[in-house]
Amino acid sequence: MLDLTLLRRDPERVRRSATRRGGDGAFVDRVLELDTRLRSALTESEQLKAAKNGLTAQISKAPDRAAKAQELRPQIQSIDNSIVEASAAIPALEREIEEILADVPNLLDDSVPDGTAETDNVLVRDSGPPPEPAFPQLQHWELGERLGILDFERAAKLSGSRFTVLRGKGARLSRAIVDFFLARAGERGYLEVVPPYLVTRSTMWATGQLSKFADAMFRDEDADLFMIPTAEVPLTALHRDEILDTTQLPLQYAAYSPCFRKEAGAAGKDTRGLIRQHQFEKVELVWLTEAARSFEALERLTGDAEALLRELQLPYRVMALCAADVGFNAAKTYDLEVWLPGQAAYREISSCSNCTDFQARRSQIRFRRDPKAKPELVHTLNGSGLAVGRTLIAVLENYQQADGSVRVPAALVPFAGFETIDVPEPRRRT
RNA sequence: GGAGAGAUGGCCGAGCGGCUGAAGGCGGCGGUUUGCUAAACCGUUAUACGCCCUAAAGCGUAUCGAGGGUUCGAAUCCCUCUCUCUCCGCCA
Repeated sequence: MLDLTLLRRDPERVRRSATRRGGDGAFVDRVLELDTRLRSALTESEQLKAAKNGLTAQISKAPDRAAKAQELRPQIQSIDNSIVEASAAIPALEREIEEILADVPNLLDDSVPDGTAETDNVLVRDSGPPPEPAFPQLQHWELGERLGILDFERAAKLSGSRFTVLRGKGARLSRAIVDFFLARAGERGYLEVVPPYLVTRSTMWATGQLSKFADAMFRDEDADLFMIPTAEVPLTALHRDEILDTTQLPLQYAAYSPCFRKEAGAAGKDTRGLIRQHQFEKVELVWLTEAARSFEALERLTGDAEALLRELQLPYRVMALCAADVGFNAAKTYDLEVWLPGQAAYREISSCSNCTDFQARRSQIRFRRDPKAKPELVHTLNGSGLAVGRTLIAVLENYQQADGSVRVPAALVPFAGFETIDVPEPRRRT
């Protein structure tokens, strides 16, 4: 949620950010108008309440309270009526301002490049040109099915489209990837957390998932619980309604979790393979920092995710998302894209964002610079480190051998306990 | 699922319906004392919003889990909800 005070003081800045995102800045004037009306109603109502409190205090102090109460009752009643009148519009004004503001995306950072589509994202750096393949490269689903480690048909039988069953070394490699990610996160100062995978409506609201993205989430109606679309939600909301001590910052959390998404807007996209699933796994990294350090933290966070790709020796590039592509919560985002030889394309494998104070304001996560200082909102950051399924894909495609087998990257061998995934015997004879 | 208990400031813990934003303690901060530390002593220590406004100070309103009610007046009385804890049952 945007800061209403900022909108009041610098409406042009807010409008500029909204239009850069490809949206409409008209809400700014509407909010300003509502806010003016709200504040005048508030002032009037509060002045009347002050007058009433004055009379009530007279009763308290009077020697004969009953008599004084009797005497002042008519006056108080008349003020009561005025209060009701003066306050009548307040709840509706507050609600409307809140409703408008709740759907306004975060203020873009000035460093975010202009652009109207994904194709305007800017290359920041890469790991060099991807190697020239020495033999025809298979897509991960071809490899996975041939190796007997990815089973899409049975997954469809169980759950419909966009699910996958991992088998044997596929399942074990997936688990090894998770272990590898968590081990590295721990080494880089992240505290590992196992959060709830179902959260309340208010938690979803606090991290900006609601109300805009309600359609994207699975939920249980009876309990009014939502299945997390990312561990960003519980990790970021962990310190909701808290005032942290400055010595606690920055906080760095890492969590492995399954993620659930309806992918309603992605009909027809990535229907094959496990690129886009209703259920996928991810190790998520979250930072809580003070405002002045958050962009420095974004570089660190991105670097942490990037280091995983380097250690896995997967070709990748870092993209700065353009204004149109930066998500609702974020002020700035880097995407990490991994090279997939089977598709001959770079695909997103991590998204690292600085959400500045946008989520912290909704979540009321604050800190005190020193014991006497006023509480300030923290900045929240999140990034995948990394998406597990897509890492599995990248390993399969980049480490495929001419005979259809797959080597396990050296970094993963200690976690996996094996060095190759071989094509099963019966098929090798054909 | 059944039965009971509870929810007060950073924490613990009081609180006959009337200057109670809230005793007391702990912790924190400032100070005195001290060779240093500790102890002791003194003082101080919530948040949001609005008004004023360069700012500070000041003033006002609201807040004792949430929402509603009774009353001139509610942390205190009534209702609803949420959450936590204990016991029983069931169970990965």
